[in-house]
Amino acid sequence: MLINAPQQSTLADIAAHRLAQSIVTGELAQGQKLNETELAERFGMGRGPLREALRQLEGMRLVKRIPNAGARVVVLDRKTLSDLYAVREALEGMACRIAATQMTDDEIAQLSALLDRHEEQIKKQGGKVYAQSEGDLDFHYQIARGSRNQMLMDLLGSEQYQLLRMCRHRTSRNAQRTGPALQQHRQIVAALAQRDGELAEILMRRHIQGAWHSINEMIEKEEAAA
Amino acid sequence: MLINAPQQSTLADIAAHRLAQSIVTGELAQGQKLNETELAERFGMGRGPLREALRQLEGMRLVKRIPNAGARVVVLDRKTLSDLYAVREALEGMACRIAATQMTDDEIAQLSALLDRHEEQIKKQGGKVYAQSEGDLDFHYQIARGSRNQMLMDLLGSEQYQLLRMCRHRTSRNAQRTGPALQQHRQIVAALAQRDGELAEILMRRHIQGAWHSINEMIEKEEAAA
DNA sequence: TTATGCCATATTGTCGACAAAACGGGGTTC
DNA sequence: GAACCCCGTTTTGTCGACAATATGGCATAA
Repeated sequence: MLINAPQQSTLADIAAHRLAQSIVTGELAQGQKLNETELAERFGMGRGPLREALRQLEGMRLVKRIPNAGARVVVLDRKTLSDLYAVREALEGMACRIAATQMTDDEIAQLSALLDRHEEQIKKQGGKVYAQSEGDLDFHYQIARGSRNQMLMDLLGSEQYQLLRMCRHRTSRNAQRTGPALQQHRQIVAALAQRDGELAEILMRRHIQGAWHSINEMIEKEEAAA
Repeated sequence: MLINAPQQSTLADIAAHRLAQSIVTGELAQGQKLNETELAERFGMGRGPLREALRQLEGMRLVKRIPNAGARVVVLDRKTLSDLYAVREALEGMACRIAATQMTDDEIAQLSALLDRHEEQIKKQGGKVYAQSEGDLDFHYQIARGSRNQMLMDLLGSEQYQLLRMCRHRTSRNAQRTGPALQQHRQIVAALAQRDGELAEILMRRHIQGAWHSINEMIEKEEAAA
């Protein structure tokens, strides 16, 4: 289950992918009970593969399972998100520092080109924040790849990535942080191009901290409204 | 699947626990094929629960599954371990820094007491490195708990912890690093007691780097011998 | 001798049915 | 009126059997 897992092999893998998609897009609400029989029927498969898929999603931290009581979609409360962003700051900062010495010139150039396309997209359709989010995640994932650390790529790519997408989807309606984010991305790429790992790490950590502050304010507003 | 999961609920959970135990102790060799039918029979259960257990272990990175071709115990080669220790350095360093501000005086005192017991154990039975390993892991886990970051605790406690135990078990025969390790642990606790997060982080990172160097040398010897 | 295709076997993937446990409603008792 | 218990229903946990796929050996041909 990397960025996209379109190729189909076993029913359990297909179910896991479809469920993950439904969860991150909010089609399945946070905390919602996941009925095995119903889901199996909806996906046109038996309960066996579906149960395996649930075990898989549990490992991805997208669902929480309680023995003899079923599985529920995870709920991203403020504390959970705070923890997530703190861990991301450490991991992505590390990825950035290493990537500065490990990425090839070509890869850095591609990263820069990605930001160009990204900027283009923002100009064309100002409001489409969602596209920005996906592009942003691509950006972060490419840097993780640049670290050449498989474990880091797995952690950031599969588990945290999904939770992050989930969080993004929830907050994408109101967020308008594309401008400063792009600017920060450009700074990071510049630091990478200069092979300045220390600076790249600092910039990435700031970038993530900024994102967290933005999210946190939004949550506060939500809570105040409710 | 935290430090210990003795309580039994579903057969799948029991199987996952027993399999994890067998894998980290080396009873199941690295890279070994895991036959569903055979394991199910050995555990006295059907293949359904066992397959769920395998999915769970896959999420824990203890086994690698290939569709239609079965599951194998993960192999910890030098690159994988290098990646693991690099990630641990970042995560545990972070845990240490936060724990310095979050742990209560009482918790720090308990940590110190743990080291006392640990020292006692070393004096009594010098050769017993294994006990040290488990105690050492307890030490690291307690600090992770001190960070009050659930995600960090999960990452360090469930996944990385198992891989680490596995690595320890493999290298425990020759390693004799208990002395310096205990000394470093004491320094870390001292930094925590002084509420000096920066120092605590630096010490923890050094401690883990030292452990990695030790492991790496051992692997080199192994490779040279083979 | 080496490579290749085929077939028997073993192993994984999937389904349906049964057992066990949790859930919910209605009635009873204090 | 609230707490408790009992029982029918729903949902999860488990098993056995069947289908699909991979594995390994053997014969055949270059």
